[in-house]
Amino acid sequence: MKIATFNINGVNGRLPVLLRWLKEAGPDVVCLQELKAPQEKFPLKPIQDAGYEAVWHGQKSWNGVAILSKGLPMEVVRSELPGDKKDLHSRYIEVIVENMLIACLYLPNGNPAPGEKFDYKMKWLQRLKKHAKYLISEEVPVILAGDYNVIPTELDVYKPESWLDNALFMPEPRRAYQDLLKQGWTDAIRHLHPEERIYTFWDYLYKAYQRDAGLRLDHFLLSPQVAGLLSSSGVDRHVRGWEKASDHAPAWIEIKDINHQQETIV
DNA sequence: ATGCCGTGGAAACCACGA
Repeated sequence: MKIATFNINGVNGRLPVLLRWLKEAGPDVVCLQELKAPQEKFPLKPIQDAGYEAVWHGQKSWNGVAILSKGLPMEVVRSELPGDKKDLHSRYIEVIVENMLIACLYLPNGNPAPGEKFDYKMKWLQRLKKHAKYLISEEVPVILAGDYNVIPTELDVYKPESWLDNALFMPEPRRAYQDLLKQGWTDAIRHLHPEERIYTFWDYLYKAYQRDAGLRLDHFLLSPQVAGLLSSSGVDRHVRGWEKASDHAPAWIEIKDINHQQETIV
């Protein structure tokens, strides 16, 4: 089973890229962030024509998250992160699919820091930590996938020294991300590629993609009940080079069939 | 370090992103 996350940066403006990539990569489940579309303007029909069902939580102009599945039934558990009823940003949706809980999240960017936006990011991270702790206590297979807007370590950024005062790389959000891992989550891509420089984002500015001036911002955190089933992971970085590309590339993991795990011996 | 790129929406510019 192949599960992907892709910050699409405008699901309508980016529809040709999305459909091209879905056809090429054929993921079973896709978490999308930054739809930048209100609930009623999600392009359901072309996505269905491509063979996918979808659930989503839209928002006018900003944010917005969706989960697509290729034939697998999905049940929405919640479409907002618990902990702050006044938070109206559409940044979280969670489904049950194939006896797994899959969350699609779009963490606040937090710049400029310090400031209100940074405070919002840190509060969101605290809420995520609390909810993640609850999920892990359930001892079931959970995948938290999405755009975390956190560069975990120096290995995840082309030039660490120039990002020290940026909200993506400051000590507080990085510490919060480490706190999450300490709860028992596995950073799937880093786990399988402990030494490798892997990026999922390249800025539109300064020919960042051509220079490979990238960041790793899109992550899969796996609960112990699914971490053992992880078989491979990657980033479809060539998609970043397509015409009208998002500034993020799709990232993906493959997990062994949860219902036949005893048969998969490597 | 950011004038720079790109999206969506309102208005022919602005907010926002990372």
